[in-house]
Amino acid sequence: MNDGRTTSTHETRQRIVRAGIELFRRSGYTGTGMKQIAEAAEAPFGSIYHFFPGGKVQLAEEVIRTSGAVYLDLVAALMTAHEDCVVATADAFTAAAGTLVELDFADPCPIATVALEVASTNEPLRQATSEVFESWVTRLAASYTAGGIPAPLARETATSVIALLEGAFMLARAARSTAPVLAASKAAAAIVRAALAGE
Amino acid sequence: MNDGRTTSTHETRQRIVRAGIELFRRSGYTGTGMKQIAEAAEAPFGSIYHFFPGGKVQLAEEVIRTSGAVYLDLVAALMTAHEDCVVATADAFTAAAGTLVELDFADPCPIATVALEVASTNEPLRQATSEVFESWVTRLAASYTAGGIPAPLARETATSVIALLEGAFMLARAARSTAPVLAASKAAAAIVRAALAGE
DNA sequence: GTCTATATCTTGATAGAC
DNA sequence: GTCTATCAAGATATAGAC
Repeated sequence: MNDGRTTSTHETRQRIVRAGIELFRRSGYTGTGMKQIAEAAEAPFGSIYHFFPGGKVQLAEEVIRTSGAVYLDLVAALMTAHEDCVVATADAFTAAAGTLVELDFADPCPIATVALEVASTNEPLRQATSEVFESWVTRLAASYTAGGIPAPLARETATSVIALLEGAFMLARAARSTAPVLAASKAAAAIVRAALAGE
Repeated sequence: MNDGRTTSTHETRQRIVRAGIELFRRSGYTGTGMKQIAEAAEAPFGSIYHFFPGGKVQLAEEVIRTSGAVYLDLVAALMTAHEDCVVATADAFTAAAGTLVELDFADPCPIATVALEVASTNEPLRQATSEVFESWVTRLAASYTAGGIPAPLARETATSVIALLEGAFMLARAARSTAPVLAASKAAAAIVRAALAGE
């Protein structure tokens, strides 16, 4: 892959995190084993504990924050695609429907399953998921403020839109159908439009 | 507890299902053990396999369908509380915020965590969760139709409202705050209002 | 740092006494 | 039908050779 000098440690670590992202999203936190992650990462089992001495919790926390940051960029990119934030919001949902099919209804949100699993059972991970959601809401709210929605209302609107997206993913995955996400697209537009009209 | 004649099998079985409902909602499917369920139900371990020869999957399926039916009645009750379905919808969300606090942010939706866990990993359970969501949407859509929203749009609206509720629960549990559900209350009203206005 | 072998615990499930 | 003991397989985590 490269000249052989710079390989090593860094790349192995990265493969482990990437494998964690994929497996946690598909099978959740308790449903994914450390051996399974090592195998998917093509890394020796011991390497996981070399890079993550804190074990499964430490690995999961990094997975949550890493994939959260990736999604943050995605939110930013989608919202700057159109001037009109009603259109941008609706388009983001229809694009998500496409992603859902591409992934064969594996979770398009990398932290949703884990977030529900740990909410009442693992305090440090609960906090990590909370901060990730918070970062998404803050970023989306900034787009809505720029689009003309007053600040406090923009935050409420962003919260509702993120919630709607997560819930639509849940129904869509259960039904193996994009219909809920497409219905949510229109609903999201209605939410933002109402906020623009001053509630 | 009673005269000693009518105790036995039926009640033990019921305690097992009830314990399953509570534990699956809190810790999810893979995060809950059969021994844990037996202990919580104050039932001997072997009784679980006596009543549920299909093991964990069979028990989980019954838990999903049972709690789904309970929630179906709840949806029906909430929507008949007010004539105006915009108000009824918004009130249902604010009531949910109260439930969330009462449960100390344990999942108010008994099947959400399980639904995400099994969506890509367990086909019979995925189908069970799908049918439960479907029943909720159908019931809620009927209320919206009665409230004056034309049938096909009523179904889309109901789907979006249920999705919004599930997503709001997710954010609220992660943040340990009712704010997302309260924000969603206003958003849900906006969705229904838009549908009433003919989209 | 890489990798293997293993310790320890818990899981879902079963057998069989009562 | 109730209950206990136990199985085999899985989990997380560690020890130690290389």
